[in-house]
Amino acid sequence: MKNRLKVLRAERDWSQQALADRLEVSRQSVNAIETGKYDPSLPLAFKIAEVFGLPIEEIFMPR
Amino acid sequence: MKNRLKVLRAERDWSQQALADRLEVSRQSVNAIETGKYDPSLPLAFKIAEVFGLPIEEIFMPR
DNA sequence: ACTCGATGTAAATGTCCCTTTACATAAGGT
DNA sequence: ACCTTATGTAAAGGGACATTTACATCGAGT
Repeated sequence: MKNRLKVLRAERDWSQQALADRLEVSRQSVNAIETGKYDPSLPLAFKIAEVFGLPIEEIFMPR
Repeated sequence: MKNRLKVLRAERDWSQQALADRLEVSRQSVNAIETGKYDPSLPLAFKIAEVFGLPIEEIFMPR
């Protein structure tokens, strides 16, 4: 799964910590997802989509 | 996460096994997801959406 | 030079996803 | 009655997700 987290975060000028706070997860989780260490759970993916106001498909994409 | 798997499957007259084959997962995984035992991983959610030709948001919903 | 925020990364830990194997029930067709 | 398909469920195991604590580097600002 590739994702556009870094760009979306940059567009809003949010730090990893600021995003982590909004998502109610750890900063390390945000960093791990952003750097492709692993994919978020489906509920977390929904929350990420909600926070950015975008459909999941516009944030995450296969390969 | 609630989901409409059972209905979507019924609309296409697919057994859990038939869906599992298309998704390349076990029948038990399909059953567990369908009965709410747990949520699919994000990659599997994408594959489910692809198989049904629907966006993830129209198959899965919070709560 | 020093501090501070932001980021990357690591180890240890606990939980969740998905598997295989297996057993049980219900419904339908022969 | 028997067989087959569909479904629900359970246990055990491996790998993936997410946590906390911790240390490191880098750039901006004072």
